Amino acid sequence: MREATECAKITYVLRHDYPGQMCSIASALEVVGERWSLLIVRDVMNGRRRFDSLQKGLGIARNVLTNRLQRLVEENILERRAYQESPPRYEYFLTEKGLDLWPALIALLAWGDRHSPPSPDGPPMLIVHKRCGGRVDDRGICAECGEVLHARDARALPGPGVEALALASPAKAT
Amino acid sequence: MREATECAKITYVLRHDYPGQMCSIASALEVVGERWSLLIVRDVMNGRRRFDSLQKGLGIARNVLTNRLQRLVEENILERRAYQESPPRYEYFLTEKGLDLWPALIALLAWGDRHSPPSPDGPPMLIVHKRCGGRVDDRGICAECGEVLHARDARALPGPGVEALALASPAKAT
DNA sequence: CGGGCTGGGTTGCTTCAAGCAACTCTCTTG
DNA sequence: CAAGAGAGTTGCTTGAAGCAACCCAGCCCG
Repeated sequence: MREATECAKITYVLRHDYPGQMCSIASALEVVGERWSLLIVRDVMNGRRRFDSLQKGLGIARNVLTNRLQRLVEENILERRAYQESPPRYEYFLTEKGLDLWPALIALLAWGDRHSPPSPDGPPMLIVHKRCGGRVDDRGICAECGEVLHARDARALPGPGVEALALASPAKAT
Repeated sequence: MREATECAKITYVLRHDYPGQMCSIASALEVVGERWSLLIVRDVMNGRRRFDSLQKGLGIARNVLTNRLQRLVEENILERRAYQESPPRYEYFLTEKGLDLWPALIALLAWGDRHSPPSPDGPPMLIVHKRCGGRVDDRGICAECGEVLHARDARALPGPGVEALALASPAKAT
């Protein structure tokens, strides 16, 4: 599927997306631009690996989640591994391709923080450099040490926004 | 709309999106995660400012384009300006908020280039630093001079991939 | 040893969004 | 005076998402 020589005809091979676009943004969105896909990737990046946990965390419909996970696995963004047999149970892990989405997620996160913050008390999620604890900016660069980071170098922490909300509605403790 | 104090209830104010997510990635995707939105922003960034031009360039349905443009204007990502009256004709420009999406677009572009290139001959679109002509990497940093760039510092050029395709199907000259 | 829980789905139905084609309205141009 | 550009609008059809219910295998608990 998706052979190099077929690239002029690729548009109708793709399922339901941006036909005729000769741009890698469009190609990227064909794969991860579907509703929920990037949020699933984000959650898996933050350590949610199992179907139920993803479903509950996202509030996504189960059939849609099934769908997205399959697609992300097909696209080699996630990998599905059994962590036990009988009954078979699975976890989803990010591949390198999936981890490479990190800069895009960080950029979106930073944009959301700046322009449509879900909480007025500050960002609900902080990304910090594991090694030095510095905050990560919109380019995925550590504000402390200046290093250009990758997915594995950083970690997400709950930020001030989320604490304020937890106080406002303490019912929803995880 | 979207008052600070209402933020715990914001989820059902939003039209059709990711309920209950306390994360700015979700907030960002509520606004620009809809089908076509980011591609419209990209096209406007590249100088396509008019309805027809966007419609033809993207191959999007006209009613959907109307819809998206309205939403993007409401969200203060685009600005609609008349460039003549009688008959009234409009152009769409990016606001600062819209321009700030640049790093996210660049990250997606780089990801697409690396992992699902629409052309085997190289990237179909090159982003270069206006001032020094250097290529821009996945973080929006100039590979030549090392500067951290913003939307206005860079320009898109057709890359090697697009030339190869133009040769393959020369019918579609713009 | 029966009942409920956990985990990972599938099925069926309904609603909402996207795609498509045709139409409108006002100039402008040939 | 007909055709075309520009910016949409309308109506109909398909396709995706949401929701609730169901399934099945093991395990856990009284």
